[in-house]
Amino acid sequence: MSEDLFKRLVSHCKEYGFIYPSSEVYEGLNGVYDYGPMGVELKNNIKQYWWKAMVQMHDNIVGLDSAIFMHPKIWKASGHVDAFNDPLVDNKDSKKRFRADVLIETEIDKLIAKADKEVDKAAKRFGDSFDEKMYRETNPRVMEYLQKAETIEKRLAAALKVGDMADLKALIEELEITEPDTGSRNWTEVRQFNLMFSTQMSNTGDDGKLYLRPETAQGIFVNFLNVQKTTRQKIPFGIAQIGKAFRNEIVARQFIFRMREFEQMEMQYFVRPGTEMEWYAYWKEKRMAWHRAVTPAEKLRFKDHDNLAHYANAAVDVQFEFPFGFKELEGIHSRTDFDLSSHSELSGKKMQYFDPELNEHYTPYVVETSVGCDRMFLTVLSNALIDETVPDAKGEDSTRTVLRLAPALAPVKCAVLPLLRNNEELVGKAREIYDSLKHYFQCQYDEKDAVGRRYRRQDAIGTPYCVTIDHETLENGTVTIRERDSMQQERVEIGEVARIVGERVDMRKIL
RNA sequence: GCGGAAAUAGCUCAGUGGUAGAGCAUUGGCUUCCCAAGCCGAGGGUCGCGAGUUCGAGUCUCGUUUUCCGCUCCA
Repeated sequence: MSEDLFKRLVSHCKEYGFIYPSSEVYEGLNGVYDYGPMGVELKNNIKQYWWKAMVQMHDNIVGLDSAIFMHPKIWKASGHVDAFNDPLVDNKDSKKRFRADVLIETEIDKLIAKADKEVDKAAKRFGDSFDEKMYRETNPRVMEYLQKAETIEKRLAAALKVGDMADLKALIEELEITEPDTGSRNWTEVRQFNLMFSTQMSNTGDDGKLYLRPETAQGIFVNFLNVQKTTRQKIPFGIAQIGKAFRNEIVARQFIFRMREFEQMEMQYFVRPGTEMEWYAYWKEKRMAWHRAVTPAEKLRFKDHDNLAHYANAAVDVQFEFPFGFKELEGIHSRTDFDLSSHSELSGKKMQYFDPELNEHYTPYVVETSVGCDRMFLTVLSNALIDETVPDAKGEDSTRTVLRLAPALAPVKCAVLPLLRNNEELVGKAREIYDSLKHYFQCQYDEKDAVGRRYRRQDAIGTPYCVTIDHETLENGTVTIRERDSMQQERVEIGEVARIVGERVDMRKIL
């Protein structure tokens, strides 16, 4: 059922102008998508919802739009140059893929475990008189295990440092590493995967190698002092940014869930060291509330990270139940002072804050919230798309496809429909109302086909309100407003429409 | 990247070697009709791309690209 829903969603997106595959006339481009006319409206509304919730609603959070191109040393300092490189190897028999370094490390761990076992056995044998340190340094078998482990470890580190994939393969062969499940030793060559895209700034030769940013966060960190000083912020304060990031994923799949070019909505919150866990808890709650305002609570959950990234001392994902299962939608990370310290070290510039209350300098700790904009888009759409059964004109069952978007997020807020197309008075009045309403919000005018069909068309793109101009309008200056979800109509004065619809589609409803 | 499946009109799909189809959508008109699919017309596809087999390929074979599923990866 979910898989069907997912297929429905993808074709609905294409059919109604939300999302198209990139470069479709050239057979497409793997893992890249374009947002169509409806898609860009919805996406902009999502961004606005986030921006208002973060920047407008917090005195101490300010915005930033840093460049995609950044000094290459930034990615050295952030750890991306080292950590975003994975040596991978496939097992030809089991068809499974492994990280070569992890396989070798597992082998090292086994050797150390063997040594420990020897020590344990000896400890039992000798009882109280056992001198573990002495035993470890003299017992030939223990020494052999440990020495071998150390040799491999050194060779692994050296190979990783210079990117010697052939030696990693050689190690796997020499150690006779087997595939854990099948015992197969039939490995492919080890290949290097760099998750960062690179380009060059100089237009001659290959000097000036640059990376396309794999996350927006670093633009915030390197501007930390600029922003703090020019906006007179006091800790704690935050910097928010929405922007594109690029990752050369090994596999980019599941529609817009994992793309090679994607958009992040990130906020870095700078706090006094030692208070980061309080703020981490604060933002966990705050961000979950933001999601719950537009997404049913039962489809959202927290998932703590089992393995923390190199920069973090606590990390949790907000997961959403996508049609293909619970997956990460937002990450909330306590990043410590890793980034600021690292930039400070590599750049030689102090990146500290003087705290007037404590009367001392320190490098702030950072709590990060990072939502995938495209994932939020997918979340919103998967929640909204519904096929429901409603009575038709004869009172019989018919189905309608409706996007039950939060009105504030809907691409089109209001459609203006003359009841009949071939009545000049109705059409003229409808045009007049449309021309007035379009100053307030995104509107559509439609006169083609029966009005019922036009309602359904608007339902399919999630338009929350349809204003219909009928014969009564010409008599007393009232129109009907038809609500998308209930399909109920109310009759109001023409002059009231902008106010009534405006109030209902206002972002304040979900903030 | 490996394995499996798929690719025909904007969407969903039919078409088993002999002149490319349907429904919906789009568009022009009729219908005066407040919750889609009433009537008459129109437009739109070198069947993902490239080779091969064949008198002849949407259909068979190979390659390739893209998509979905599994493995893997995911800051």
